[in-house]
Amino acid sequence: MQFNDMDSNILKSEGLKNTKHRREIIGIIGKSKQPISAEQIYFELKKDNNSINLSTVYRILNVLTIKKIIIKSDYDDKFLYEINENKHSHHFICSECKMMFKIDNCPLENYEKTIRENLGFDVTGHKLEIYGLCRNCKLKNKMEKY
Amino acid sequence: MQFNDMDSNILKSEGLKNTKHRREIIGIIGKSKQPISAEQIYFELKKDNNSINLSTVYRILNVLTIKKIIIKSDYDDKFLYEINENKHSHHFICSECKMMFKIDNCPLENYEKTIRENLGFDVTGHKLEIYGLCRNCKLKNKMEKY
DNA sequence: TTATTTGCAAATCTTTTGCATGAGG
DNA sequence: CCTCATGCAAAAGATTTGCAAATAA
Repeated sequence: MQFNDMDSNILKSEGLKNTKHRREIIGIIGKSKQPISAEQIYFELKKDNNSINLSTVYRILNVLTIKKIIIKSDYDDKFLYEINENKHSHHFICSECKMMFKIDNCPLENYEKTIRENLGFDVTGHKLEIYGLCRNCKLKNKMEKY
Repeated sequence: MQFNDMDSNILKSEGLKNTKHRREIIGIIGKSKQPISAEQIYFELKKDNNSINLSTVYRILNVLTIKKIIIKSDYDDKFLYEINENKHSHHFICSECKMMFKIDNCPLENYEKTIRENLGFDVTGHKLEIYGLCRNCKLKNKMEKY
């Protein structure tokens, strides 16, 4: 609820019509601590007794991605969506619990310069994901031994 | 042809039966300069008059991936496969021609230590792709202006 | 011989599309 | 009003699966 005013502004500023579904979807993605799939969003809406069609969810996710309000990334054989905070960041993905943790400072700023100079490539962006075990799963694994 | 002997050994050493299709598929992926999709492999085989079923291609790609003979990575909404050279490397992907260039030295070795120390995560691996314009496309773009 | 691999057809899963209806500015 | 958004059903594209027949060891 608290998000709706903000969300309407985002929509208006991008020339998108301010509809209930769009506000709701931005709200759900915003509240999610993890990047979230189209289907999860769909079920989240149903749970709150909001009827919506799955294809509408996809269509809304597509415009929001085009307008750079959200970021679409592929994870395994699905796409996941998260709010675009216009802040360069990457994810650490735990192999055990599949949680994604945002990592803010990026280790690649200098490296891009190297590539540009050595290979003559223009670097416009990159995608970095780091895998391993998060602290919780590490602890859990340790406990299970005893 | 020249690959077949080597490929048989790879299969044998992993306890996989040495079949024509498996040898052919390893050969095709090995000869490809780019990571290649299941469908491309399928057509490559058909082109050489080798009849095979697409589902067989998928099944073979799956065992080879499990046995770590090849590496499966997701690119857009498809999966691509390449030989696992057990050498840590990343790709630079040109936004224009979609070519993938292998980059061998990895800028992240030290960074993983930082994450381990700061966040208490065990890092087991990472995935890095760098996007931009390759030299060729850069030149082509420049030429088109005149 | 026997466990593994393959072909085929059909299923599945995610995402997209066409078209008629409904709602926002 | 009139354009844009939505619901519904159906399509599309990539990948997987069940089962019977073929093949490697």
